[in-house]
Amino acid sequence: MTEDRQSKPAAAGPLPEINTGALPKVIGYMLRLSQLLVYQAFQRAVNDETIRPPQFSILEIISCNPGVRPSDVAASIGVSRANLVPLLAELEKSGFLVRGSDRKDGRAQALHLTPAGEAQLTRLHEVVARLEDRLAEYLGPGGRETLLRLLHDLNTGAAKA
Amino acid sequence: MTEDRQSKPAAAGPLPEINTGALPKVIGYMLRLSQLLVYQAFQRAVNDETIRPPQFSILEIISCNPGVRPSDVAASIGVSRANLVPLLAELEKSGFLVRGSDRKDGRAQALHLTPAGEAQLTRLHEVVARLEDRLAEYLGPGGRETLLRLLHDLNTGAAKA
DNA sequence: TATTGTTATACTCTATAACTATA
DNA sequence: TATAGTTATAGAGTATAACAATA
Repeated sequence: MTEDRQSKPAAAGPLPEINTGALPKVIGYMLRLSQLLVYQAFQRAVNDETIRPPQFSILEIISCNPGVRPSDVAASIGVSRANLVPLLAELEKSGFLVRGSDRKDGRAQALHLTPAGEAQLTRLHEVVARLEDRLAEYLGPGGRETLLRLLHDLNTGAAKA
Repeated sequence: MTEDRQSKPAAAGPLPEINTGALPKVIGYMLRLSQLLVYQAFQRAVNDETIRPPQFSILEIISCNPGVRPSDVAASIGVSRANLVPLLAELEKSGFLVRGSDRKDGRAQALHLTPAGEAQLTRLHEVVARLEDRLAEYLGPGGRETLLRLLHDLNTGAAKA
């Protein structure tokens, strides 16, 4: 048995000996490193392989918009309608949501969370709140609010372009 | 021919009619939307399918660290050694880099950019600079610097945890 | 004609284990 | 025994085209 526990999960982050040149000044590069680390932290905190960030987002959006259509959920989280299908199917199979039918539009579905889905979402809110508080410690006083505002401005600006 | 140019490329961004609940206050959610938009903007600006953000990062790191080893490149951009292999092979095939051998370590390779690689990198620097300037407009005065500092603090903090 | 949910497909990305050759 | 580069593979994510039902 050679084991060889190599090929680490891409822990990311410039090594001290390596000169990353202009990359630390490139917004896209820094966004990628940050997202990688935050996603990994989310997975460790949630401790459930089947609940990844998109699943959390989907549950939140359905909870806040009872009867919402899959199309609008997809647009809200930046996933195509086609790729949302297996995600919804998995959440339905887990018993977290049900698909009703839209009275006004025979083509559309009306999504609702089950009590189990709401309970899962409540748990996720607690886990995420603790994680975000820990991240906020790294950002200094007011850092979290500033970061969220800047990302919001970036999103609304870039979306129009 | 039905065409049906649907399934938009996941343009992302909460629709005005949809309530995204607590998501706009979740750092990971906002990071994902931002990264999605910035990556798409990068692709449009570069206008070359074969040059994606990781390719740009790899060229930059080799240029700033002549003779660097693939292992260190992989760690710097948050990609596993195994997954770096096809990326390097593609860049080598495009004539942008060469793989020499490390004098001090027979196992390692020493990566160097070719003149064509340096030229491509110079072009990419110009494209990225224009893109970043446009993004900076959305962020307000000092916004870019603040965003980069916050992302840096987030990365260094989360990397230790 | 256009849209909603869906299927199918392809390609990228990511993760993991294991091999070889060097150390 | 440990590391560097590689191979292979499986899974997730993403992009695109097309279809049936409905509007």
